[in-house]
Amino acid sequence: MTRDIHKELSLFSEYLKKAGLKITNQRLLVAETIFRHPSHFTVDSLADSLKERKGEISRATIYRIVSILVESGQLTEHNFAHGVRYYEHIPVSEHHDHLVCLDCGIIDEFMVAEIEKVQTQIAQQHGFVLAEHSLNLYGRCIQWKDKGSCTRKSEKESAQKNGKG
Amino acid sequence: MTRDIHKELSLFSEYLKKAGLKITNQRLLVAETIFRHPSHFTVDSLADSLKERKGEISRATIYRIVSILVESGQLTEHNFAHGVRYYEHIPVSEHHDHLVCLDCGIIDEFMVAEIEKVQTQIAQQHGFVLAEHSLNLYGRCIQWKDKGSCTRKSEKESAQKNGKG
DNA sequence: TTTGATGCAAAACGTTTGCACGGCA
DNA sequence: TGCCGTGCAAACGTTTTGCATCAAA
Repeated sequence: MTRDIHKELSLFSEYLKKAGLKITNQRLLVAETIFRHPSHFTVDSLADSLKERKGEISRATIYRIVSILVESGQLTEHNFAHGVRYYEHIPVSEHHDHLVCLDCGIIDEFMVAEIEKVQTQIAQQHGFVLAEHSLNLYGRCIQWKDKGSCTRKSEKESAQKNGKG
Repeated sequence: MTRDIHKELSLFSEYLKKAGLKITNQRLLVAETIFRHPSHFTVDSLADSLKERKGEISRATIYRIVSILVESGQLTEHNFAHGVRYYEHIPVSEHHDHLVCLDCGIIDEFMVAEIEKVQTQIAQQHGFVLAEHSLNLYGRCIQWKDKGSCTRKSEKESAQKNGKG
């Protein structure tokens, strides 16, 4: 696990070097935090994680570093909803799609080879060269199904209250 | 075609009545313009269409009316990218997915029953009650494939320049 | 008449950018 | 040392909102 993080970090360092960019503490700290981070995050939640750890890094810098990581291919951008951008660290560049709970916001993952194959065919039929895709399923998760509401929902709401002024 | 628009408009009027909302000129004009509008649009492009026609309606009001239409189920919201929200009028509530050209921005549509079926199964397997989904394929369209660039791209860019001040 | 809709302008939101300072190479 | 990266604060573009006015019921 820790070994993977080192691997990812050195991949990032290599990318920086090749691109003629400097290796700074901020870049390494942001990258490391992302590589340790449970998959889906926003710049906002990332900034919080960084605050809890050691150095506090300015939003502007975080935005800049995150976009480098997207360019380096180690981070994927998601548009689950309007307003906030979600990011996801994909270590082995292993593709998958998402299930989002409309009640508590939890994000689950899945992968179906069949769908992937059909997508390529469709693109071809429509004269498109497929670059990427996003498939998001929105619904209510098992907690909601079982209890009529999600315990995670209240966590989410109080987190939002604390997060914003 | 015109008959369909009337049908949609009376559906909207009925919704307004049932919801205890008033039937105003602005609401009817916005709805009518949307129902005539070629499927995918933004509030910005909608405002332009309204300017060209008769009454100019304030952005605030357009936003408010558009969100009523989303609630009434006659309009679908899309998150193709960050920044702007796209909307789409779906007359017969016939679902389809989207192909977006990364070069010129053209939006194409498709529907595959097979994928729809698999999605429901996946949601069930993950303990989700499926509410809706979005499947977007991003790539390069046939124009780009044939000529190395899209003629639509320059149209899009000049439209953006004219649109913004 | 009463209540809700509208338009304006200002605020809010996430994100980007200009500029002076500081740190990597 | 030179140049790029950082942090701050201000700008940005889309969307929302408070409030006074106006119009549907």
